[in-house]
Amino acid sequence: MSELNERTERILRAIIQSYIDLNVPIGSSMVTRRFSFGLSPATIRNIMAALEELGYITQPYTSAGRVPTERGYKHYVDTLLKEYSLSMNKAIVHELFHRLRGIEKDLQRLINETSKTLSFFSSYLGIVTPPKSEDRTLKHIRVIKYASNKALSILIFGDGTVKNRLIDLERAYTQRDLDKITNYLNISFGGISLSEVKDRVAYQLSRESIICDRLIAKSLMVCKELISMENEDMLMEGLTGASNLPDFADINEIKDILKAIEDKHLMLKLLAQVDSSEGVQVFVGLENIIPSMKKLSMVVSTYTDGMDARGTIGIIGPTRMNYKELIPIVDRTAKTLTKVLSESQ
Amino acid sequence: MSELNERTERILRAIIQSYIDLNVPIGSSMVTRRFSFGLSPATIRNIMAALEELGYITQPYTSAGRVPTERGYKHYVDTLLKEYSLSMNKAIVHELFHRLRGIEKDLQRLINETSKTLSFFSSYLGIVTPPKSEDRTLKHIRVIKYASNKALSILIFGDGTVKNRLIDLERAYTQRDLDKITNYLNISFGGISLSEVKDRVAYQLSRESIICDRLIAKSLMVCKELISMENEDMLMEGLTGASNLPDFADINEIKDILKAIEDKHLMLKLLAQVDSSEGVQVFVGLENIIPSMKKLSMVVSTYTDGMDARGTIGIIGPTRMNYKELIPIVDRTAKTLTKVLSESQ
DNA sequence: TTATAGCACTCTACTGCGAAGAGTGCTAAC
DNA sequence: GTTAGCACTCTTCGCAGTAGAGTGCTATAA
Repeated sequence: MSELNERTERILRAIIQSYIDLNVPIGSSMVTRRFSFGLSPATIRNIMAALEELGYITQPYTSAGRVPTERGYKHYVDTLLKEYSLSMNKAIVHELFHRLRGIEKDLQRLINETSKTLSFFSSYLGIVTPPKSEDRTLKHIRVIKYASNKALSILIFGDGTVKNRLIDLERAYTQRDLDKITNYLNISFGGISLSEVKDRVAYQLSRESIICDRLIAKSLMVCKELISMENEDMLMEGLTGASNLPDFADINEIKDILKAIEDKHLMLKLLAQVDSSEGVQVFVGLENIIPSMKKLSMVVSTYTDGMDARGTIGIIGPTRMNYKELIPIVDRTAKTLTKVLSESQ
Repeated sequence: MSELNERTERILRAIIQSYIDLNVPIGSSMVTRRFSFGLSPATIRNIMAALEELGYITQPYTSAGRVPTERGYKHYVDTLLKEYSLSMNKAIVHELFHRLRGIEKDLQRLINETSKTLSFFSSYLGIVTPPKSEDRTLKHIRVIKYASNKALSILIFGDGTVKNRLIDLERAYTQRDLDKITNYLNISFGGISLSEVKDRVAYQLSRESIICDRLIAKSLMVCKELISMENEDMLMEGLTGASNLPDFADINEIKDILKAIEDKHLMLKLLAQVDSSEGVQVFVGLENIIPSMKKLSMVVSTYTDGMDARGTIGIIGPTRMNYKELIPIVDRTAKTLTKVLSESQ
């Protein structure tokens, strides 16, 4: 595919990697010093001029070194993703597993810990969404009398998660009434996937005969609400290790990341773009998706809960982040998470 | 109490308020320009020299303006807290109520929203702990069969919160068995405060006759675990609005705050120091409590859930934060939260 | 006694300038 | 095709000089 030959390719990578390492415009002699291509600075200069022509790198000002453009980063990341053998530090692999093992029973905590872990290893923003609710099954429903005219509805899902909500009742029901409702709901919706539950609830609500029984109608409404709010609910983030952020030269980088935290809604929009079929994906330059996120990139992957439900994990950091190190980390974290969740089934 | 006369006092306040506003060492003529004390710079200078002698202000270098010391801040905050009439912007009061009203049914969300709100108004770190678990009552316990040898235990509290946990059973029990257990647990612990539940669980576990029934023993163990983990669980933070942080001159301020987020454990230690009997309290210079938190201060208050349980809310920010504005905000937020929670009872 | 004006002094912040250095593009030679 | 040499560009750094804000001290006025 490439318009670049093997050698030019290698030099482009050398420039980008150097820039990521040093965060300083890279000149021709810098390249010859750090890498041994067996070429003189003059030759590198010619090649750099060509790369600039093609839009992979650019000069901040005349007679300064070169800095990667967004296009350059994209190309660099693509070649990284093509190498299957992304090597990883054994210690990190071990640490990763150690952090996530043992809390598989508490999905909320597991998600929390995963996001912290991603953040810890990257020093950037770690994000994790829970397995997509549509794919999960509803195992059991309970409605428990709470006060004279209040009841607590509890939804238990196939993966062990529990959702609950207090509901107001227009009159006092006995626990026996509630048990009847519980029974009805379990027969109607027990053991089927949430997406189907949604359909059935909608259908039931449209049937007149049911509407007559106001408690059942109410329960259906609550079910609907609980299921739909599910999605928004559990997105977690962390900025652990931010204190040892690699000399964050640009305060605005930090500001941008902090801004990202503020609006979960936008984050979800971003993550909705992730294609679950592939492995690790990288989005360079998020401003195409969210204008305020200039100079930020995202490395994401997906995991499964051992059944069908898929969730997303990732890192958001400056465009100039260390992809070579972070891509394997995201990849490995997703795989570890899948493994931990599968074993708990 | 004061070793300062009325006039000196007013000038000290003028200096500190100016420093907070401008973040620049304050000189004598600066004071005369911003305030009209009817005094010449020379007089102010004499007073400043006296204040420096007493340790309330200091000079970064010879012939620079003065900067408040930690002692100065403490004194300033004390005088602020003594004024009962801390005026507040009506719009903020309204916005505050608007943000918290309507979600009183979901304590987790309410806590989350409160911390976001504090963060939004202050641009610093907002912290909220849930009502102290010891003070809450255990309303109801359920044990539901989940899989052949797994059960889901659900604890419902007086304030509508719900805690749950999957437990492994060493053999398969029928739902009827589980109902028996549920019944036993409800009779033993229903409607009493958590601190008492703790005692009774401990006592029951020590009795041999109970140990014989292994499921009951197991349930007791789970109860114990669920109750004790309660505390650690729900501390929330936010750094919303951090993007419009008042020209955070010192990157380390931000770093310190971020570091604070990292270790929830330390935060809890900090909050444990808060005396619930008073209104708003201010801790200037947190490094006495947590060494890493240099140059940070905390403004806290407590709220109640309308019954007996107390929780803590507050802001952590740089020592040089705008106390005059933030103390009323924390105060008001605590009161609003109490009000919202009380009405939902 | 207390407040103020004047004055000499101190220290920082800013500015301009020159030298050093890193990097470039171009050209000619290998 | 590659490289050495060279003139040129632009930034960075250090240094000196200056402006300005602020101080403490002293003498004086109220």
